[in-house]
Amino acid sequence: MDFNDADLRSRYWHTTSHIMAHAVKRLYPETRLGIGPSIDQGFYYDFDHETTFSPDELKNIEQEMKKIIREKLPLERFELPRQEALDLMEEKGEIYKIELIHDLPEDEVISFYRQGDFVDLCSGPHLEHTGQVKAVKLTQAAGAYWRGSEKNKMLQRIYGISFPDRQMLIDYIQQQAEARKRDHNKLGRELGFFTTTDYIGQGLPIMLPKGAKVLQILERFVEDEEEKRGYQLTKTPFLAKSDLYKISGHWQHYQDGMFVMGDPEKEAEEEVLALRPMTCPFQFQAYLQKTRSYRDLPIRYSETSTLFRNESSGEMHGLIRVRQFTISEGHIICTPEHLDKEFSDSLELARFMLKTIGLYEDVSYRFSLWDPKDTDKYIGSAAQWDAAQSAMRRILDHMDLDYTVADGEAAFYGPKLDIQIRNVFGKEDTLITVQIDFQLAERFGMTYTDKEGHKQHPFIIHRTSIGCYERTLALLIEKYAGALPLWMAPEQARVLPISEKHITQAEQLAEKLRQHGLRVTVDQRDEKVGKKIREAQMDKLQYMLILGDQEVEAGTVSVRSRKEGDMGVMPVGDLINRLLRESNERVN
RNA sequence: GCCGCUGUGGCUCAGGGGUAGAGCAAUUCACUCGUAAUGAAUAGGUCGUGAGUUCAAUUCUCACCAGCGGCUCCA
Repeated sequence: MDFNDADLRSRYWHTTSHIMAHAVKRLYPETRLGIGPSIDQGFYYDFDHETTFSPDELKNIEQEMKKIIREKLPLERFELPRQEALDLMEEKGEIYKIELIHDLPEDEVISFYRQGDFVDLCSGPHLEHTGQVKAVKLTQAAGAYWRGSEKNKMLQRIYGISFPDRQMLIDYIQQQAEARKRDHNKLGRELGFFTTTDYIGQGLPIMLPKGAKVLQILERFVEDEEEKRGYQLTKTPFLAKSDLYKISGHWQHYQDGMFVMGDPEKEAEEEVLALRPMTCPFQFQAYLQKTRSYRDLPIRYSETSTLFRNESSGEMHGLIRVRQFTISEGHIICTPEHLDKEFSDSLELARFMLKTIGLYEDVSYRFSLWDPKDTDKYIGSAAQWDAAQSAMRRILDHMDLDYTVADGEAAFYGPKLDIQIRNVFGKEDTLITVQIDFQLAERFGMTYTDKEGHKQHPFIIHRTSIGCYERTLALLIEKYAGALPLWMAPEQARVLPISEKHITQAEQLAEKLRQHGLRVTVDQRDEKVGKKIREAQMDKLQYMLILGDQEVEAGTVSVRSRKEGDMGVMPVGDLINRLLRESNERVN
């Protein structure tokens, strides 16, 4: 059995989910079945069950699954005409399956799989018999809405995973434990990058000096790079009157996600302000401050922009989902002729950033379209959406980019190309996004005069280059397990004097390195050098500089690198050159 | 917002209806030390917050707050 084969793996896990459902039905016959697919890593099944399954109950289910596996029950496929299929599910009381059958197209073949006395509506495919599943573990129970809609009932979901042999399961569990050690939310707090407090609140992290330093390094790098690429920096206000958001459509389509100050009911008498959830309308105001010619375009605005979004309580997570964050935001205002180049340049800039920080290999691309069935969520007409989407599709295909298409994931004003990344738990999030907008220029009355002297509405590209800094930092911490590459490390080297009598020289050495712009500290504590090394290692320091009698006398320094260990002594000048080269070349 | 788990000194954790312990960290002292933890002493907590039950609550119940895993939503 080749478990590297994705199809086989998914069949394997899908069959395991049937075994789990079978076990649940044996133990809790009243339970009704939802759906139970295989996923990236394992499988789940949703059950309509009175209470959440406790860890003990999961153990029992696991035991029952082992019995079913030992019974080596064959999985038999059979098909039924629609009415008979409905009758069968009716007889078993499977109301959710009935709903699924009703939603199948008229001409769809309706198939079932049977193992022993358990029958499930399913298109398959499956393994031949339950005995082929060897090592099983149910990993967690969680609530999940029926058909993914919060308007529906919440079912009880059980996640699990299975493998063809015991050792693979042990390895998997081990691997998960290792991954968890990289979790930015744990490591980032331990290493002193950020913290949160009850008094400030959820989703509002405090960036401690170390975290703040990394963000500053990234921000300066991005601002400088964007300036080289023709962007102009703006600094726009963090809040605005509701009037602004009414024009942009945020008031109608995004208000739930905004912090509003004042009472919208009394708007006639009182001022109502809101913190900005996006930068676009602000930079549009900058564009509007004078009349524009086609000769002025493209105009590329960028801003290291702090945004505020009122996320609901259960959605916050470490630095990945927060209520206040800072993004490398920018808007390119251009003519139709510029669109292709500006869009592909924006994407190229984002990919350059990913390469520089070392995440280039870890991302996937998602082309996010609107949902024409849910037009209330969006502004603009179907014709405008078709135009923007087909323009983006044309550019993407021209760039030979490997992407997936996601319906209903667009912004309310236009389609997006999202650069997706997975965190240490395998959960996918958007890191970077580049969007095409054919709508907001018109709403804001943004125009330029074309060659013929006619007023035209420009096209707008909404884009971020490195994404939101907090989220990017979170993924960097996970990628490098806290040991950030030298160029972005908050503390690049630490001088470790052997004893108290070397402290003065240690300070002099550190000062000399600082003169070259290196971020260096001295461990002045009255501790043995072994302990100082151990703690520097745990603090993820890239370089430890040990200074004792020998080095002081010879004018050298003993260098220990995190990666290579003891590197022996070297002249201070050599050390400086080495550190500067590694830092300036942004070696990852 | 929804389903569930968790909350004990700065950190990791033990305990448990009769007002609390360990290791690390911190402070002080001694040692002046050569590549992943020197030793000793001292100090530090109204057990997340607020109600309720009880003679008595950190322990039981409820609510709230915060952290975690999912769902929904999203950069």
